[in-house]
Amino acid sequence: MAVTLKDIARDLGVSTVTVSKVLRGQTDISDKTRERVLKRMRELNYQPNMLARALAGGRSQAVGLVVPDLIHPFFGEFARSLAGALRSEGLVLVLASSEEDPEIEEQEIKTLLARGVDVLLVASCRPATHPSPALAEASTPVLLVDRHFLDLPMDFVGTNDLMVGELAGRHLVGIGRRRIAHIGGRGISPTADRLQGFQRALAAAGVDLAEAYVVMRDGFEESGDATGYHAMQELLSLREPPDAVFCYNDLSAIGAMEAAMQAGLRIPQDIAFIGCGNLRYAEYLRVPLTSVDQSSHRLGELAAKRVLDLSAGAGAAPQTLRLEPRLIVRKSTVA
Amino acid sequence: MAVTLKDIARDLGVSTVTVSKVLRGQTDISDKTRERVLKRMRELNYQPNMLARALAGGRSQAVGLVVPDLIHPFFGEFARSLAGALRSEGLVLVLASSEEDPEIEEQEIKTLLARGVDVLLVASCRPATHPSPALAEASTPVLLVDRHFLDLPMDFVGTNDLMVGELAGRHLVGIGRRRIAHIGGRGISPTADRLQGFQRALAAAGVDLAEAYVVMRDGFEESGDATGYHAMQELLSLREPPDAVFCYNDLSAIGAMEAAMQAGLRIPQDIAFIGCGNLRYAEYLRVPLTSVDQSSHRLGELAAKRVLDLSAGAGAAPQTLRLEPRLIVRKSTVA
DNA sequence: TTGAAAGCGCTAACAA
DNA sequence: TTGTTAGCGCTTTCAA
Repeated sequence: MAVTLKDIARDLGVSTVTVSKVLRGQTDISDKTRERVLKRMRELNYQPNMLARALAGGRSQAVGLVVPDLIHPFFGEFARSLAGALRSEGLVLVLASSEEDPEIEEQEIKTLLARGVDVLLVASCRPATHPSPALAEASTPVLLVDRHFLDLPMDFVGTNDLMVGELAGRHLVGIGRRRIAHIGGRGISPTADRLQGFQRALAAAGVDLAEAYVVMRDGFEESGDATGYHAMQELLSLREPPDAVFCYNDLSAIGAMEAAMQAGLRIPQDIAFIGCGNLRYAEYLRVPLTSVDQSSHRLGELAAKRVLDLSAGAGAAPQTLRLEPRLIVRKSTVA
Repeated sequence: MAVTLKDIARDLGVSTVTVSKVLRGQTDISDKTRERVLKRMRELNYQPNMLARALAGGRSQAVGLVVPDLIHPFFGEFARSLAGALRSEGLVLVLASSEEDPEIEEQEIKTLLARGVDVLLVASCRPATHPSPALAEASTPVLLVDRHFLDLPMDFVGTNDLMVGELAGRHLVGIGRRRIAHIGGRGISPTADRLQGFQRALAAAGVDLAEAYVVMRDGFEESGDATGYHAMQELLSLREPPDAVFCYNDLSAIGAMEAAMQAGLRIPQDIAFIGCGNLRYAEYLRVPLTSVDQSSHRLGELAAKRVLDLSAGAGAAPQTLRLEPRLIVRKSTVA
């Protein structure tokens, strides 16, 4: 059996309360007693049982995060950054993945709540119009990440997706393209926001985003390369194929570029590509990919700050925090 | 406040024990009582408090996993597969990352133990010669992943790293290379095993692995591309540069290839490269990369099986499980 | 500055 | 088949 508070108290002839107070750094303990307790703790290599502490104290010092896909570099980097920031505040991050499955997501949310996390962060894979029921009812503070729900005011930290679209649109117009297409998604909020920003940028430049040039698909995370590949084939079969494509993310851009190259097109001379996410490998690709960077690292730090507030009950009104994306230009748009 | 067992018991005029038994599916309860309890649970949307359950029952139904780097695709895929297999057994996976820092690793291990995981899996970033103290002392069952410690018999699940090296060596010899080099690591067990297997394969073919052709470095996960890049520059500065290189992992192979291409060499005509890990993006690289695949997915399933045994106390003697790697040939070795 | 009492929500062991 | 008692290891509250 592990060493408990009681063991220490008994050894020293003090009460468990005294030991507990030392453990938590309370100040109403004499230096002499404190030293004796600390010494014994060291001797026995005492490790407090966090389950018991959480149950008795009502706070677990744990924060939960549910992401749609652990492999996805964006969430991996976000989680890393968040975990680091929380660790320095004495909080642990408990990670879970929904595998892009709303049922699993619901289950993971319930699990984390049942395990008493103080704050729950969720990047939901559900459509923006159909929030998770468990989340909506939760009494634990919730912070949405990357994707928000329509008509449901909740705390949110994410990228300014309108600007993602605008940066992409402006860049493609700026390099002289006019037959501009978009391979995008549906359901989650960033897809609509990015498209809207994209359209806005094109409109401002007097460029039309033809309906046939907008291809909507699903499955951009797990098998985004295949998704992009097939969507691109569709665009290539048009009478007048596009000379530039903004893809929802980098993975789909990779697939789309493959399709274009197979069709004998030169990138960027014949057709330019821009993605989003700024994958670690973007510069090592056959054609290095221009991408919109979401600064997932800073996003993690931002989320950590908000978590601290929420965990301290300083929630107040739901707050929306958005970070500005950055354009990273590579050879897929500029030779 | 959340609904508790007690609320249900009071509402129904039964004892909490009865409700608890229904909750856990015990059979010594009348169908009538069971139905009443279940009905009320549904009505109140009761969610058991897992903290309390774990504290009282001595089992948390949670399994911990500490990896050196979440971004690393190998660990991401392993975690995904493991989590899926555990979920179907009613266990949750709690993830933590050490960021390749032994101090953080030690802290995360202690945290997970303190939170009462039933089994702890660790892919340690410590040298094979210096096991984590917290791990060595743990009373919780531990399963090492991917990296093991010398002279410390513990349960282990990983790749057959000797064979990783052998596959790489045989392939390079097989395509006619003779000036063969290795960019490898030190410290963790797979580095030594892969090198040993590599040497064995070369020796079997009568090819010598010259000392100057073995470059040892650190930092293969986080910034492996830079590591590989610089190591390759060193190899290129030799009087007689190699005509083939086996890199410890894919990321370092990417960096090494960059250095070779910058030096004006053609891949694979002038110099061939082989990595390990079979990155998702390996085929989309400037030169698609030949790699040894570790089948992280099956490794996760294998680990899950062993976790179930350990968690049931069916540990018996420490067991070592190794999965056979597979060679995936691409253009970096065969045009 | 210390500690007694009560309890967090649940389960184990046994008794009725 | 059901319930009683006694905790799990810790914190909270309040009295001494």
